[in-house]
Amino acid sequence: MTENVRVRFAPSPTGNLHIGGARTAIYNWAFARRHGGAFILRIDDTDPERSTAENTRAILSALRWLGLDWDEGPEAGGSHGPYFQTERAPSYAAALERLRAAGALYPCFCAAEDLAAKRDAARAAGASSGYDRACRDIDPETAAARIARGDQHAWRLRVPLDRGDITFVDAVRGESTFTSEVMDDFIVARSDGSPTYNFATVIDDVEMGISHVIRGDDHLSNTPRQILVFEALGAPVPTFAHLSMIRGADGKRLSKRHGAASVEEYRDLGILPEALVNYLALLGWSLDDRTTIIDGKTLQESFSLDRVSKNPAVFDHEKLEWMNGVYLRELSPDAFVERMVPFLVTAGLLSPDAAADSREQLLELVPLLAERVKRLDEVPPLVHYLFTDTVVIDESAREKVLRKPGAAEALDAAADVLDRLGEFTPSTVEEALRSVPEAIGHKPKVVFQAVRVAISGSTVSLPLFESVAILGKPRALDRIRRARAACQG
RNA sequence: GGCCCGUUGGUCUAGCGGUGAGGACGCCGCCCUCUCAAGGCGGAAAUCACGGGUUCGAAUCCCGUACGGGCUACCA
Repeated sequence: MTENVRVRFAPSPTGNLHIGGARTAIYNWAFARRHGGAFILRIDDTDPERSTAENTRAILSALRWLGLDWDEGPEAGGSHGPYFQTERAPSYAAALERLRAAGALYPCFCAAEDLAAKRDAARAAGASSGYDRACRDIDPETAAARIARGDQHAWRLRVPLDRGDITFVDAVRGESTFTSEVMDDFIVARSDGSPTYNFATVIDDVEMGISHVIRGDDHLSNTPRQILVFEALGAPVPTFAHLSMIRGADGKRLSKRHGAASVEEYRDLGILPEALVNYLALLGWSLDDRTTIIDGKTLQESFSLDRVSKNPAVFDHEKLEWMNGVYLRELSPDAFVERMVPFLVTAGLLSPDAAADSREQLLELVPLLAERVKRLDEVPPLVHYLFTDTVVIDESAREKVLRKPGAAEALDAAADVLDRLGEFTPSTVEEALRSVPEAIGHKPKVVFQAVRVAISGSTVSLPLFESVAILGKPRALDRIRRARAACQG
């Protein structure tokens, strides 16, 4: 069963790549890799109202950013294309024709409004609201005549009356049964001739040789219908695996109102793709009883559907950020710089062309930054004071530190001692500043906090001695002297 | 309303008839310390949704209830 694994991720380009979609893609990808199979990307763009080329581009780039490579699909080619549903009309038409000729379909002349009215009535009466098969027994001649006359009609699947219950074994949820009573003759082709989702998907899955359909839980109830189409087509039914939804803290399915819900947003927040993949992989799947950090390679080697959890998972931003911090700290200094530069640029602290020249200085910052940020977008505010000429002293920092006894003496002494320094490095700065507390008779904390506020404008900053050294003597002294004016006494 | 799915600390999970119910995030405390972090150590936190069975024995198997979610379109 390891042979011929072919799975697909089939997003509708109606928006950016959603977190839930990303997880589905990751599972499909990992499953394909694990079994040496093919991971196929198909774009389900049959809804012309909402599908856009722009969204397709965004989805492809998000997938690539996550590091999910597809073997067949847009920009990858493949022998089972085309991979856009809008380009597959001939396939759908041929399948429709074949089924029609075989008598597996029948035209339905019911008006959409009438159907809706019947549905509402049935529901109000407490019954299931499936189609009543009003057109199923119209005799072929009459039907043909009405079609010839130009009557509007959709095509429905003639579900065999003796089909019985539909049972299938879901690879994550186990056996599942849908009683035949709830299976109505659903529409397979709209009155404009276009195929419906449940039909088009099956045609595609058949023609693309899909062996396992791994998708969101929201498709679970579509499954029996699709099985009926596979059967009508005389095609083997693939294995299904339904993934439970990802929810927000309120239990509702994750959406923009819960904050960031798309891959793109997390990228802009400074979440690393490897961290997002790791987090999502373990949100609903586990390797064992202890693994929390797992790399892509291990994921590809060990992913299995039988360890996918059946229960819906609540997306936990805090855990994702913690995990991102872990990955950030594992980055080499070079890689860290590379990843943070875009954030410095968008924050206006660095011009794109200056990035290369400042590489040395940026590398110096890495050890100071890596252990105190969880997201890359936290970098600019943390380093801001090192990139500007004038620093604005935070009001509460002024109150809490500069207006306290000892601050004035500390700044005077610090300026004095730093001014005498020849070599201006973290260690010489440290040595100099450490002599101040004793000299003026105040606690080290009083001195260091005063200098910190003077040079960074805040009570929280990167390590002090390094910061002073990076600023350089003139700028450091200038800031300390300016801050001195804000002290009392 | 109908159909379907789910239910282990606040959250993600391990567990698959006999465990002190394990790990992770978060939280609390201590240590380290120039702030903030990171790191180390320790702690609180789960009558395994509830009620019935089955069994010598149930978080694990069965039934029911409650709660939550999904689907219910000529959307995907």
